[in-house]
Amino acid sequence: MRRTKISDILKTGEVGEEYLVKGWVRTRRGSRQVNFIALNDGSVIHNLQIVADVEKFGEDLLRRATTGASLAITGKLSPSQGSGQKVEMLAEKLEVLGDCDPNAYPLQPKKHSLEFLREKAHLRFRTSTFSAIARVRHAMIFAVHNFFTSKGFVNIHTPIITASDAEGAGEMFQVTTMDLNQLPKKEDGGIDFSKDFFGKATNLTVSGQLEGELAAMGLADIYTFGPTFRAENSNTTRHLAEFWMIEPEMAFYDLNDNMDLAEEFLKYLIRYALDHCQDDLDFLSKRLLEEEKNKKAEERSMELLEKLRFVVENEFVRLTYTEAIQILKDSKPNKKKQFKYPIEGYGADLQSEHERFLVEKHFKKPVVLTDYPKEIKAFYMKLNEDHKTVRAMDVLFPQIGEIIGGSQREENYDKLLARMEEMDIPAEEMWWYLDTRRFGAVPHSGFGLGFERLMLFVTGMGNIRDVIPFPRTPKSAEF
RNA sequence: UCCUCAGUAGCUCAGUUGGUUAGAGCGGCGGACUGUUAAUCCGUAGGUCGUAGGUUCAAGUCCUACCUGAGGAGCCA
Repeated sequence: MRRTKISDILKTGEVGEEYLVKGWVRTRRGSRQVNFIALNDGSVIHNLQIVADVEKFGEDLLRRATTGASLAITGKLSPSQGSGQKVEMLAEKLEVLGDCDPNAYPLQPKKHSLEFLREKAHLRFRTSTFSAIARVRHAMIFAVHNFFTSKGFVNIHTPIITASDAEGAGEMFQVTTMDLNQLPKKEDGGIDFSKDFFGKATNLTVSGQLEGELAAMGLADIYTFGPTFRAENSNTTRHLAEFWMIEPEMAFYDLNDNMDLAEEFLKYLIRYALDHCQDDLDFLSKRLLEEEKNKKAEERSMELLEKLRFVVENEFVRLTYTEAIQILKDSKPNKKKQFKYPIEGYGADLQSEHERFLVEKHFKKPVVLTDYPKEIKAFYMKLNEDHKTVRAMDVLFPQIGEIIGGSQREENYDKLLARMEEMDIPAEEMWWYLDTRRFGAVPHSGFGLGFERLMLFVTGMGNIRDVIPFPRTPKSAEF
């Protein structure tokens, strides 16, 4: 008999029919006469209740069905006599595929802390929370490709190893095959990278944007979706050293087109989750309520599904940096000196507390901030007429802050070169990037979406290390 | 990297102003129980109190350093 997934049994299984299921034991309980085994196979958040007659299988066999053990069971589907589930399986045949020593197995049929499970990341796929997150994550990956495919975008694999250290997006991980104990030296004492694998110093990418721009200058609409590496010593709930980023880049888009796409994209993804991940989101919502039940009412977040619907149904607020500064300057917390960093006026970089005030207190919805002072933004952003601001946009979400950062790009060769010189970006090394501004340059725009930050929002989880299977953070690269 | 907090049984935590043999719940194991739902009831085993120093007659408790984890800040996605 072929194995049937529990998700299919719960969806289309027929009472009275016989099925073969395989999975892992979550709990076993029962009396001398009958045992109840909650079996989960990862296909869905729900368990299938297996009813096993003790006399039929013998205590010795059933005793092996401990939490974590894997089983194959053949049996008839039957309406459940108990109240926790509609159907259950009356076991006819029961085979233990893999035993699981209860004294050694770390997962117990009880609540574990997320910190504990993070240390058991090799086993946490077997928990309800992490299997739900993994399924939602997959749905979001699929939805990303779906969205862009439907719009005629072409997915581009940009390089993971890069020789460019001019992207300016943060500290980089070095890539080398040289023996670190015996580094080849140049005459001046510096390291001779010409002896290295690529004949020059190389790093892991911090962004696929620059290569993405090259592709957009021929294919018009492209996107990347790949791993991204930042060697920053960041220890927060929203930073990873290795994360996944989606970077669309569009020819002929100005900043407004860019914002429209970003908003449509985020809403599409969240609606996709609502439409396709109902069971998992229901579970994650309950998990969040449970976690926050000891918090004060004003510190609790909005119920998960309500929050997701709210974002889908409301327009994002769009305003310029200058307008935001004015709002912050006149705000109560600023006047009452409640900000740790008071807003004096134009030019200040916005701190987390300011972004949170705008999003969570003032507008109470996602905010898109545009036209930042050029001094606090990257070299490639298009300079405005005022020569003070650039056509940048940051999409700010409640709780997680910046979920998207993007801009219209500077397509004017002379202006771009001038900005690079001002910001000490080595233009010679970037000849290929500058070439796009020499040959048929067009206005274009793009943005980067941190995939795990999206996952934080959609799942309601509080720590980015819990929405990626194997998080890499400073001092932590286990598994 | 900076600031704050934490590290006691497999897990979650309690441990009073430093004072005798370190506790609970859950989990494990053994038993009871005619269908359970994180089952229930009875019993039982299990701890170099993060590591290394120091103060003291006496340290889980005080001090110092380090390690690990968490939260916040910065960097950003």
